[in-house]
Amino acid sequence: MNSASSNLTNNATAASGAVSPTAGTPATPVAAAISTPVAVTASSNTTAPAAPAVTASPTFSPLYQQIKALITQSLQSGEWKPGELIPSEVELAGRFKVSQGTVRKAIDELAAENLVMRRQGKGTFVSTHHEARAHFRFLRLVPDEGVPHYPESKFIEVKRVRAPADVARLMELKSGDAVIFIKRVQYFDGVPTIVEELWLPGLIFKGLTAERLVEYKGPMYGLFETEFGTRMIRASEQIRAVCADAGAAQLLNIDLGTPLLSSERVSFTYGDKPVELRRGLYLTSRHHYQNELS
Amino acid sequence: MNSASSNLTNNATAASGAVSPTAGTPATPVAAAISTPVAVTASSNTTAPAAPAVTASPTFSPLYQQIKALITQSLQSGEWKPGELIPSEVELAGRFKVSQGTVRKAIDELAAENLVMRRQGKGTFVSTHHEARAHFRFLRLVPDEGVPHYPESKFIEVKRVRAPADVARLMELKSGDAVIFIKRVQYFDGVPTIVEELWLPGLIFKGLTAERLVEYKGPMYGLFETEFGTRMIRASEQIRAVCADAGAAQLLNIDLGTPLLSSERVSFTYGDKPVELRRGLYLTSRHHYQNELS
DNA sequence: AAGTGGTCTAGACCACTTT
DNA sequence: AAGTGGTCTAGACCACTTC
Repeated sequence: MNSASSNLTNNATAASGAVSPTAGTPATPVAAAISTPVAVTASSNTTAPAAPAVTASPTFSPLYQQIKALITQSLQSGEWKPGELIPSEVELAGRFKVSQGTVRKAIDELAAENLVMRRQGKGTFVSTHHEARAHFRFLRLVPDEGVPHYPESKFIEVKRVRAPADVARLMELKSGDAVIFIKRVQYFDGVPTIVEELWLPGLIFKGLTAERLVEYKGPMYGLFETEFGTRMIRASEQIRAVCADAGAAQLLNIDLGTPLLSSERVSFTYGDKPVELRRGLYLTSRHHYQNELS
Repeated sequence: MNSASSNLTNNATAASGAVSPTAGTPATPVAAAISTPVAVTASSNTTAPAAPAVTASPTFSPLYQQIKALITQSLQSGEWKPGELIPSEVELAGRFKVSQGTVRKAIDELAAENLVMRRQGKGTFVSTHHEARAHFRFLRLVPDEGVPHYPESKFIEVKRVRAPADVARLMELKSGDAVIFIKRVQYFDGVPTIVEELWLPGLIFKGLTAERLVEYKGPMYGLFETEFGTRMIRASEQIRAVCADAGAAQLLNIDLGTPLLSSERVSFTYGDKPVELRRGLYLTSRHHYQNELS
């Protein structure tokens, strides 16, 4: 072993002889001065080379991926909170005993995944849902005319229930686990446009009441982030066309049978852990779902 | 001026003194040995700093962006065709008189935009729609159960018409310009699921006939790419829920009024030039539109 | 063994923001 | 002036593919 707790695996002694001009001592990188010395798992490298690899390195993981994982852990643990400045590249490089370029590559990927935001001259900030920019990240419904703006919410129902089988399966809970159920209608310019049902794990969102939801101004994900320490970082959505049933028709003030977009969305936090199931019905007579393909 | 035609603007003589260990002569980079000496416009940098910039550099564009633009031009001009290998990073670096790292960063962005594909040990290839991987890039409709596979096509109508006003506007043509109109139905496992109308600029797709469409096996974008030299690289889609009208109901063998997903998609080729308008109706009783949000 | 892309380093300078 | 991220370079070695 190296000095103290060497958590970073410098695969096959890579880049040890890379120091050419200066005669510095290329000490093997160590994960020093970090509070949580969690082992680098080297997982999720590409897809699934689970079988005993053919060549030398069975579980190769580039240094910058290990750094990325360490930074992600600090984000997850709340060492750096949403909206806050994280240490500079130079400081992180020193802390992890790697070059600034390696830290940069790690942060580049985190920025591409919207976990952090870089601002030249200022630093790198932890992303937050308390920003105009973030408000429409998961809501792709935009008005046919005019500029997008955030809808008003009216809560219909908030209660603790036991997870039905289908909900439990999608949220990776056990059937019957405690979940919080929320039903609301959202209005654009006073026009009811979205009716939405949410399920949240009861364990994480203990203490979430109708009152707190009504009090809170701004996007729900902001409340989740600030009050419950749970940040949604990714979502998977399935969309269908359906007809309005009696309930939706009444809430949206439309005729029975009006075509609606049906969205079933599972949101994930760090570690690909599902923490929200959201089923929405969108009225698309004056709005549309916007998607950019590339 | 420098040697011959110096097209690359090395802003503010950047990185001239960056050569530290070796005493090489840091000749200002030039776009040498490239067949089409098109001027680097430094456009599309970010959004639109059209106003006379406040600070020193009015139209700052990093070197790697200029390299990226040059490579894109070679892709657009057909110097390197879809599926082909492009020159290695080392060779491009020599050709453009920049370091390999700069070329790498340019290609990294092109790979992120799916214009090229990198394969370690082999090289960098021009992307093509003739690949299983590319077939579902613009078609997000996947079966509720089972693995995705490409649908069969049945063409209903193919004709040359004059562009209606709305079509012309979306395709940036003049109203009345010649366009090719295509109507088809697509079947998954024999079940009619998509009815789709396409408009293509008549000028580009001259000679596209029903016969060639029927003959051609594989995705239409493959045909466009190979036979008409037009590659779709990006698309913008608007989705709504609608009810099946008589025409759609008959073609999809469903009841009148069945809810359908309506998709209006504009596809773009190099230079953000719109080259296709596609209006589709998707039956979502056994399929759904899948979207990953981040 | 040679060639390709992928990783890593060290150092320089630029653009931007704040002090 | 100092600090941050952004660009650029040069060189080394690794992983992968092909010869």
